[in-house]
Amino acid sequence: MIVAGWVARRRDHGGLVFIDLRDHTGIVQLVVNPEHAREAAVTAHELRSEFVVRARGEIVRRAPEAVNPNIPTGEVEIQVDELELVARSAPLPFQLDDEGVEEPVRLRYRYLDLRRDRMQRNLRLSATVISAIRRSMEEQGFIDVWSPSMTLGTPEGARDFLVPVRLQPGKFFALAQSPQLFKQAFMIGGLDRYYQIATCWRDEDLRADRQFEFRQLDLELAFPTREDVLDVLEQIVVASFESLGRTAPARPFPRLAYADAMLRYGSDKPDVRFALEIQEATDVTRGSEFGVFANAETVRFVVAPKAFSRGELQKLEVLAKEWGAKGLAYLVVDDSGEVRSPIAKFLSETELDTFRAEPGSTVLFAADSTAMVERVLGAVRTHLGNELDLIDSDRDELLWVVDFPLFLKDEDTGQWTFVHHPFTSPIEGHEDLIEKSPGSALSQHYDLIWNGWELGSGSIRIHRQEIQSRVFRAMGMTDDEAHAKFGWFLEALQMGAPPHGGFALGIERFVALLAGESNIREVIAFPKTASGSDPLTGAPAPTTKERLHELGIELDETSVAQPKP
RNA sequence: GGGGGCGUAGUUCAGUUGGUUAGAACGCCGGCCUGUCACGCCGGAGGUCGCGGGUUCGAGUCCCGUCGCUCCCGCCA
Repeated sequence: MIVAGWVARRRDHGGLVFIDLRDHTGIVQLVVNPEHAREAAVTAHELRSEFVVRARGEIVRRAPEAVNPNIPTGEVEIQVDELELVARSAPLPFQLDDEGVEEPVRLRYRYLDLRRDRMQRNLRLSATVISAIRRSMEEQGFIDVWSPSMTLGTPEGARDFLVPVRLQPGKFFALAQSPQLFKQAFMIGGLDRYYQIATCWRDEDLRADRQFEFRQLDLELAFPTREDVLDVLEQIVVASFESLGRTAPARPFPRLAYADAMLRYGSDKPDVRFALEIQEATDVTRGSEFGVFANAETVRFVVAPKAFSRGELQKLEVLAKEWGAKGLAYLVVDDSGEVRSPIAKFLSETELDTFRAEPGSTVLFAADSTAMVERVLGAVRTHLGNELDLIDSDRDELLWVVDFPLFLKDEDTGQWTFVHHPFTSPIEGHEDLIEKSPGSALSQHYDLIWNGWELGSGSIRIHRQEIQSRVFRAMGMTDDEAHAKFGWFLEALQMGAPPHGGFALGIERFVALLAGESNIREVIAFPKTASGSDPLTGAPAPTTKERLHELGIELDETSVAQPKP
């Protein structure tokens, strides 16, 4: 028997030496006995943590009193005949069995961090899931087609990463934010059912669920109904769960209209593992004696199952204000049923009846524009879900949010702007609303939500150039502007574009949720930090004036950082 | 761009109202040890308290600035 791996631990008894040998499959104990193998014993004394060794020996059953029930291989050990020191290791900057090491240290030495169970588990899980996704896609008749990463920049949407090119000085490619237009071109090109696991780049601030570069399962199919697309995705989700030996959520996943989601959960990506639903009160509070209610466009409330103290209410108000509320009115119904509230004296019997709650609860109100009320109560609801421990973390709630509006008004410019992207088709019969009433046109867009995380989104696309042009116009774009930005695509739509639709699923988010991680960096081998750098390599780094000159980029002296030697 | 949290040995942390020579655990180095498995015992090294400035007789501790990490808002079609 020959085994090789890393020295996880060495217990040197002067004579006998025990070595815990580790690889990704686990740990096995080597026993080196100087009376049995003199040379091996000399080598064994030299070993330190994380040295790489190879050992030849015999697997022997341990004496009953020497069995270690804490490890799967605890009933056996390897009696070493020969021991080879394959590679030494400098003392590590952190101990691999220390769970509390902070992320900057882990990322600076990511290759060491990768040796640990957590990263091994996550990266292997990721590979299993991606393999299952590919299998499912292929079983469903999709073919893997590659589209370019270096492409034409899109002025809308996220900031592009720009790539200068030596052969075209002064001009730039943009790294693809998504293969969106190419996959639509694939449909026009007759590829019928396309997919790829595409790397996408967006130069936006990073978050726990966002990196500069990420992968999405990108797919598109021709002649689909909405249900066809959702069915493809549900099969992928089920296949992924099953690849991990987990029970898949029941199909079909529930569908929730956007308007319902915003009303009941104050979010278009609701976590429905807990109820705490938001309730409408605007009809009752119209003409209220309480001016804040009377003057608000919308009044809604949520009933928390706890009689909050003054201090707790103050904290909630701070939260509500962070989200833009002017205040947070409340009615506390204490355990004896008595009502404490600075606003109760303004409220009518009808109002009080509407807000009546069980003893031991608090009614929290938001009164403002509808959008603000949704936003604030959505945030309060999520906060309470966590704070009051209302979330059953064993549950997995996947759902579709559908019937999104096509346009929302930009609060700053007053201009209609698309909710997701401008290639989303209105639902049938809503085409004429594009001009007549943009705000009430619904789209054939759908989001897949898992426990409050947006896994991805898709839509039935616009396949008629005339509709596409009307959407651009509704967004305030002239035909000339539309042609300058999307001319090639508008042209393509005029040459026999089949109806088509598709989806993009964020791989890292999906894998993180499957792995039980709340940060996608935990499922990415070499992620960037929140400030957008890589602590391992030191990237990004300045370049030289000469390199920039070659690319046709001239910066003035002071703006060029000097590269570190 | 804005708000919150954090920054003290290699690592994880403690450090009182500002007061002696800044501590612990693990790790590391040396020694002893033949049934350990978080081995044990003895000894040792290791610190620009993120950085810069200020207040003070005296700053890890107070003030100002700055940098890094992190969570969130904006942003992410």
